[in-house]
Amino acid sequence: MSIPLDIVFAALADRTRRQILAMLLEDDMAVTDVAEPFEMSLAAVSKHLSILAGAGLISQEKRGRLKWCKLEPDALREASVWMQGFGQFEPIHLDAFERFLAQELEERDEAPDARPGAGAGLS
Amino acid sequence: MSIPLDIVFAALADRTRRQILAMLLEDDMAVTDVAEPFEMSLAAVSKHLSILAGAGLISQEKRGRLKWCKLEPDALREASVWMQGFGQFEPIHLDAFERFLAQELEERDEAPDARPGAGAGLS
DNA sequence: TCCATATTCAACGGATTGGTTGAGAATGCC
DNA sequence: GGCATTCTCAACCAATCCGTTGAATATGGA
Repeated sequence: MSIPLDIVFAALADRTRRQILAMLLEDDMAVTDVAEPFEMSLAAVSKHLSILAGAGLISQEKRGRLKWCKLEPDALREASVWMQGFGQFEPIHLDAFERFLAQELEERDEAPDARPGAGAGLS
Repeated sequence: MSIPLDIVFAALADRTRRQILAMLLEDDMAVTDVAEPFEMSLAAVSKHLSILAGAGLISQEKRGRLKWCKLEPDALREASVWMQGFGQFEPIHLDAFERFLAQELEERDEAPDARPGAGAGLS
């Protein structure tokens, strides 16, 4: 699993989508209800939700004719952990970061982004 | 200060830029040296560095005819803290998150993004 | 002064993004 | 069946992004 960071960060780089995440934090919601406070079209919000789902930040489950959207904090937590590598240099974090660094440099010389088994944990 | 999250996350949503951050973690570097391991043009890397600087993730200081690039972990740490709001619901974090949530909802009905004094800390 | 080095600027091209609208496709209810 | 509701799909548009190239602008050293 583990969605590429490109996708996760791109999903977060839009205020509408961050607001949606904030709304879903309070409770699960159906698509129409998510769209209600926004001024854009329903289709636009539906696209935003697809992007969030594609990034693993939410999950969507169709029940009856409503599609319920649920916050999926794991992807966010993962990216957050990733980022902390840059802020906290206590020895205890260093080796995890070294692994990340090695992998990041390694990925540079590879086929574009698809890698099933390798790269445990970070990234 | 405090750069808008749109900018920070957009800056992070590119692997080349994340790799640059990883490189700068080891040491400060001049533009040409940053560009060396990449296959793209120097101008392209220079643009990436501008974007990182615009996001507050690095700073650039011109000394002699070299421009030194230095990691600026504060912006990253801020975004990281922001994100953790979604992962950790222990009571101890809740009120910080409530503040974030209030501000995020508040910003929705405002002039596009410019806000000098208000919004302490988070965001 | 002349030249090499370091970096950015400007104009371009193609891909992607964030929005629109209008037409579908499921589903629930009478 | 017929109809309203919920949601997505498809085509489009303007703006932005990521890269290119070639020229311009410092700066340092001979």
